[in-house]
Amino acid sequence: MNFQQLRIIREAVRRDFNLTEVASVLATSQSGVSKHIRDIEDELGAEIFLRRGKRLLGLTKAGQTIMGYVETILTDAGNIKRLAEELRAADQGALALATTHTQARYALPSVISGFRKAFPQVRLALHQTSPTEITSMLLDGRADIGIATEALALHPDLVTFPYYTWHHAVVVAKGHPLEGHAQPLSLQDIAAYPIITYHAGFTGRPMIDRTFEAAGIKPDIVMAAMDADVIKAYVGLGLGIGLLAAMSVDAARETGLSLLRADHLFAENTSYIALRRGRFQRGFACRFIALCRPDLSEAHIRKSVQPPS
Amino acid sequence: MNFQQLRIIREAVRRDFNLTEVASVLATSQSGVSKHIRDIEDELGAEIFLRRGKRLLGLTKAGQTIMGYVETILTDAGNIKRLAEELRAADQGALALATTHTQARYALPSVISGFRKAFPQVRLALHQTSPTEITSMLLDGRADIGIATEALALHPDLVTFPYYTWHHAVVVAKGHPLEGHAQPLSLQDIAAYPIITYHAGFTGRPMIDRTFEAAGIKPDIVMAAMDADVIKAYVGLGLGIGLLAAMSVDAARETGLSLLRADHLFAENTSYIALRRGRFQRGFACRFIALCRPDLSEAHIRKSVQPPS
DNA sequence: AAAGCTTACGAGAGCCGTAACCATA
DNA sequence: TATGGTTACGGCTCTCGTAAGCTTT
Repeated sequence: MNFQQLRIIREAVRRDFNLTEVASVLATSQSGVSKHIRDIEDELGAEIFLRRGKRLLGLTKAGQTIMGYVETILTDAGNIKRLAEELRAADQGALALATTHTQARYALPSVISGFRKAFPQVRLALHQTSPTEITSMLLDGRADIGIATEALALHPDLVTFPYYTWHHAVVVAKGHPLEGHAQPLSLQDIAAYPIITYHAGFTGRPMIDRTFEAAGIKPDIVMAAMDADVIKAYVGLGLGIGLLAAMSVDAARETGLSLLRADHLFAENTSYIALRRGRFQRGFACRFIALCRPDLSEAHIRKSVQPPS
Repeated sequence: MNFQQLRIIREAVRRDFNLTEVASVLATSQSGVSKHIRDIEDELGAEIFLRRGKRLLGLTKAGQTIMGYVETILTDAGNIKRLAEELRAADQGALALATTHTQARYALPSVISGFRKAFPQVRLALHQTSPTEITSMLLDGRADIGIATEALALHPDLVTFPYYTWHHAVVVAKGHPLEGHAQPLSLQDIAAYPIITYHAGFTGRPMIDRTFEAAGIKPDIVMAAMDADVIKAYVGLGLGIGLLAAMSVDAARETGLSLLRADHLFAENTSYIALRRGRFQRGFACRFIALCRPDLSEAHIRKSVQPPS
């Protein structure tokens, strides 16, 4: 058994059992990949992969159990390398963030500029995607830190820290009837108009749906976008009223739009910072988190991430 | 980085940094060991070992941190091998027990004979040692299952299951004054005579000491043995009265000795079954435990041992 | 002087990649 | 027929072990 064999097994699962693809990702030959798989299966005396003829289709029962161990072995091997780098050059390296539009656009800019000033030598990559993809990037190591409102807190292999809380708000075009309407608004007031809000699974959308449903109201959602900028643009065009995260509307800068409070209608949302459990985090990664949550120390973060024992 | 390098690092720590010894344990050449260490230190760009001149003396700070990861990697590699063996031949393999005299002599015989009948093909090794050595054998993989009263429940890397509870009892030579004394005995009654009991750290001795101390009594312990047989022999010779685990005296079989109850004087003791956290246990190991504790299923044992994630 | 680590070097095993071949969709 | 996997084989690297040399106690 060697590390290359384990890398191949892991990658085979990730690449949906296409060994040609595995070979190219691991920068080696496809025949070598084949041979390594045969070798380790021989050594263990058990089949890891299900096959139909020559094609690999999935994992055997044995393979599934083995995979858990393979993952931790490779994670720990990575931890050793990262730890060594940390000792060699604490202020150099790469940090991959995975986050949603809302965070990237409204919450993180100040944090990121502070971080760049503190660690100019760290190559910072910001990946903007969906919450589920953020989860997947954290799990397979493509991202170090994930930041989002949805999905992250649920997975047992992710460790999460609350980042900040926020509320939804209503945005209408200047001159819209709701602007003059008695405040605070009710759910009925809002549901009287076509609504533009987030896509399913983004930025508190699940909570919006639950709120309307609990009130027995069926809102007319005419458009679902992945980010606030798109929502605002169409609100400006008069397509409907916007329902979005309050922090994404800067009253001073928006022209032609009015912000109406809705704190009392929709429950508070919490955005989370997430890390992969069992993964050693570089010092600057901890510092990044501390820029978001100044009360979290490097030691505390490392300890939260560590499995027991 | 490869597995041999990691094995060498781990073994270097265990063998007190004597590379010659490491080489012989790992059945390789000493020069190879040296080179592997240099190689991995070069690869990581950090020293793992403290040196004075050419001699290795200990781990650097970096080395200490790395060691944790090295241990889990090698444990998981072992888990994969054990799991594969399980699939290949569920009823064959080796099971190493580490236990104290008390357990080996009085609690386990029936369990072990039952196990041998159920798994005649499993090579069963029974190591009789001290509780601290049992802990160490579990931690470094020389033993699969540990059984003892002391020490095991404390270590965070061990998972323990209560096995059974028992009390201490007093044993005196036939015709000894205590035999005719009013029962039940008091601590003072006992402390009036020279006492023979277990060595420090064995079979409830810590609890005995605490009990006397709490009562403000200083017992006259004239002899401390590691097992009940020795204690009984010297009680028979009239050296003093014995204070030992009740189950180690079979009234029917002992000649020349009387057993006097002491349940009311000393707190109940619990003997534990211990496993290494994170180590995959063979099916027959789980069955062995089930012979001790029929309510523990294979699935339950495996789950208890598994770190989260 | 003995024990312990490093360096040098030759033999061999294991890994990799090309190419031809076979199987599946 | 295109995609994907296996087998065969030569080259090469990496690992191992012997032996000699150097350090430390």
